[in-house]
Amino acid sequence: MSQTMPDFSVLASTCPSRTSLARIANKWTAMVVSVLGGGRTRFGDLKVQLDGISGKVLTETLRDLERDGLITRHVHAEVPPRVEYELTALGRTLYDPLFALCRWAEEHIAEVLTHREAYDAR
Amino acid sequence: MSQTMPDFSVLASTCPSRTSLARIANKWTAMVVSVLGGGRTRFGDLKVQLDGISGKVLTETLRDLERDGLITRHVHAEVPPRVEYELTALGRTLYDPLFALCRWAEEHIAEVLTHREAYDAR
DNA sequence: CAGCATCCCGGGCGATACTG
DNA sequence: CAGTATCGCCCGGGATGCTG
Repeated sequence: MSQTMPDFSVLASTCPSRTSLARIANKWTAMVVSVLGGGRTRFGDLKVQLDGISGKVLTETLRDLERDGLITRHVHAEVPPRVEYELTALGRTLYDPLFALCRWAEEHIAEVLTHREAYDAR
Repeated sequence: MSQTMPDFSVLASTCPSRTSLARIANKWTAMVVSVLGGGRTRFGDLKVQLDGISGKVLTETLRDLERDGLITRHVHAEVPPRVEYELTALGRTLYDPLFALCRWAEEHIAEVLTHREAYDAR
């Protein structure tokens, strides 16, 4: 067993790390993690902040993140029910890279749109 | 930690930066950009390194990246044809965040798999 | 060798209705 | 309020074959 160096490569189709990259590279994960980076958040608030996501898809996304150990689920024994989600230590290691991605999208969208128009105009 | 936010927010469904995030968050973009970060690369080499990608999908991915101004396409007037792809200045700004993501996947896959097994065993 | 044309399938994703 | 349960569309993306 390798002790220090990770001999995984996402480029290898047989490498399980690809499943991990696939999780990250879906439509909502980056945004969900970015919001949760702001602290423990309840389901309804997530749904509002993630403008446009359906309840079902949000649930699925959260389940997958929970399964991978990236977030924890806190259920309060109340009526009406209250459920909060929070990044785990592992999840927090993903926050910076993913938030950086969201920032990139926000900061470079103007330039990207300009290129798109030029390309489509040919 | 800085609280300043850009005018755009990927969280707003009306914000075009979401299309930009969507481009990043697809199955192959992160890996393509990671490879191109190593320098100008030809189509065939990309296909080999991106183990498992089909020619069609690689072409589509590269077209989209070119359209957004992230890569340039260099066609050599030779027989057999040789086409090389290279990150633009804009594309290079995306390299670090995306490469970080690939590294994250490689470095944390073991922990993720452990959590998955525990979750599925319940 | 690069990449387009076709065909095709699975599932990601969404809308709606319902429940504890 | 926070989910489940259904249903169905759309399209990502894979396989194959052909061209310049």
